Amino acid sequence: MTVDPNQSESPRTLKTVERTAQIIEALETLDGAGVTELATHLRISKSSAYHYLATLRQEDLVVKNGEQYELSLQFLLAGEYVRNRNRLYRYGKDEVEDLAESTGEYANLFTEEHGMGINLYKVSGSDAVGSGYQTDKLQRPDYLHCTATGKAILAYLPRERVDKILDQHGLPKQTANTITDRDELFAELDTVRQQGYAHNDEEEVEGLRAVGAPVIDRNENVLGSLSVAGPTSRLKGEQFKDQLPEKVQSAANVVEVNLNMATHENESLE
Amino acid sequence: MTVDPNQSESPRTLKTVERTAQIIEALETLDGAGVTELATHLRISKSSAYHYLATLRQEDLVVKNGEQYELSLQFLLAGEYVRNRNRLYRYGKDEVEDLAESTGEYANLFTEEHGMGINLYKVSGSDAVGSGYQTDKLQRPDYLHCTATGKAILAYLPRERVDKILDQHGLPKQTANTITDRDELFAELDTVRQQGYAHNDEEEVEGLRAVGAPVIDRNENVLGSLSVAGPTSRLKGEQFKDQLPEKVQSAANVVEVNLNMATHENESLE
DNA sequence: TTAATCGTTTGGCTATATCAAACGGATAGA
DNA sequence: TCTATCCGTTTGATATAGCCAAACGATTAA
Repeated sequence: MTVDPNQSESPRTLKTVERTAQIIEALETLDGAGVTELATHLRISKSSAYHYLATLRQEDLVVKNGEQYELSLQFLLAGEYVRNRNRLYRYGKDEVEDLAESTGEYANLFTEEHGMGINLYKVSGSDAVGSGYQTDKLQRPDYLHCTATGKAILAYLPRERVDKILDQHGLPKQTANTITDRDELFAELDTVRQQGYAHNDEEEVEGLRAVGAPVIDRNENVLGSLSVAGPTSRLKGEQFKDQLPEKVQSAANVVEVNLNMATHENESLE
Repeated sequence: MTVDPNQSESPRTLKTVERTAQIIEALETLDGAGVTELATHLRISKSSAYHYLATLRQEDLVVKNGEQYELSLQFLLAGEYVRNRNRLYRYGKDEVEDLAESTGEYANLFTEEHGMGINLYKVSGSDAVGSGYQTDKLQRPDYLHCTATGKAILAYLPRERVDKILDQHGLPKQTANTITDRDELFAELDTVRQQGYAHNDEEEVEGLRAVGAPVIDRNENVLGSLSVAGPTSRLKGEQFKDQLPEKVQSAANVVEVNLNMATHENESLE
């Protein structure tokens, strides 16, 4: 019996690969799972789930811990690899560490993928709040519209890209200060461009302020941004308005220089 | 036309999943690749390679950078997740940082998977050599027979497991000091057990010494080990023989206590 | 002892991954 | 400017390989 001709979408995709990705994702959200649990979660047959897991195990992407199937440490290695390949990380790592030390607060290195912010590197300075804030949950990408680092990136993306991103992810309200209006956001991004840095005044998390500055390569592409975050009680007045922005911005400039000097020899078209 | 009945091996595996894993691995070793390059590398048709990449891209596991397909930052997130879920990391992280600070050298947290050592966490102390030793290549797992951390783990695994590991990976010679004889290694492991810690005297890399101590949970399972590594010129005499081992061992004991206290409530059978 | 629930294995049907070949765009050489 | 290669992409046809259901053996609970 032939099914109707319009097979799903025009670009032919491999169902088995899609399912593999779903299983990896499910093993994250479920924090490991047994065969039956996974099968009911994904609405596939028990035997299918079993065969997938068996194959992933053979490929060392999944390990069996008792009766639980879990993602293996292979993902840790792959993650390190991906991070180390990232140019912004390679040339920004040291500067982030310096920022954390000189400010005593959290210093971060962010980049953008699929319209969301991904933390490439995070260093907690000596005064940083909750030095041990650990999530055993998956670290979800952050929205760009409500963080200093995100606005620093958005400000230097082409207008049409920003529109697309906002269409896709919206501007969800995180706190009372979150910018939820598109025009207001674009006005803010103009300010960011004029200043060269972005503020986040409790727009993502109450009580948390941050300052972010973009890193731009010599082809005018934003690679990401540096930021420093700390409690509102400590980041205030001149410190928050002038001194910190200057520090962050100058760190971002150093990264830009390092990056452009290094890329000079190997003319990668990127 | 029916093929012969013994389809590959007894446990049925999904070829498409195997290929997906191969592609992920290939994108690592090739540092990103085009369609044709990947196809010839894996000896599959160009169109197949294309469909795999298109699907992996749709699933956000791969990104297209110009004409290059590369692993996405999704792997970084997954890696962080896997790391944070690891008990040894959660309860050992702080101790590794303390070790790095108090010794000034490199401090590491290792665990074992498939008979190889995987670095869970690495902190460079203030005196540590080549603070910026960065690999943009994939960090391969380490052999266990030629590292302090590896021998500390092997010493507390059941004899049969150790035999299996050695069968699988051998005892490849890395330097003049590498133990390449199985009996000699088992004698060394006896010593390690007696002492409670392991030495690495330039057995993996020339000029590099290290001391490692195991972390064992209250079910007698080795979860991994802590270690401190530094140049032979600095790690010598009493320091290398007594003081450093004591420091590392006591740090490992602290981790064990943290771990056992925390696991007390939720009776995970592991 | 029985019933329920798990992971695992297998047969058979159909969906689907596969390859070859062709297309269109870009680049380089003549 | 035209031609020849090299890409990445699309598509048709075919056989492979993934899918479910059902049954099995092992554990655990009732």
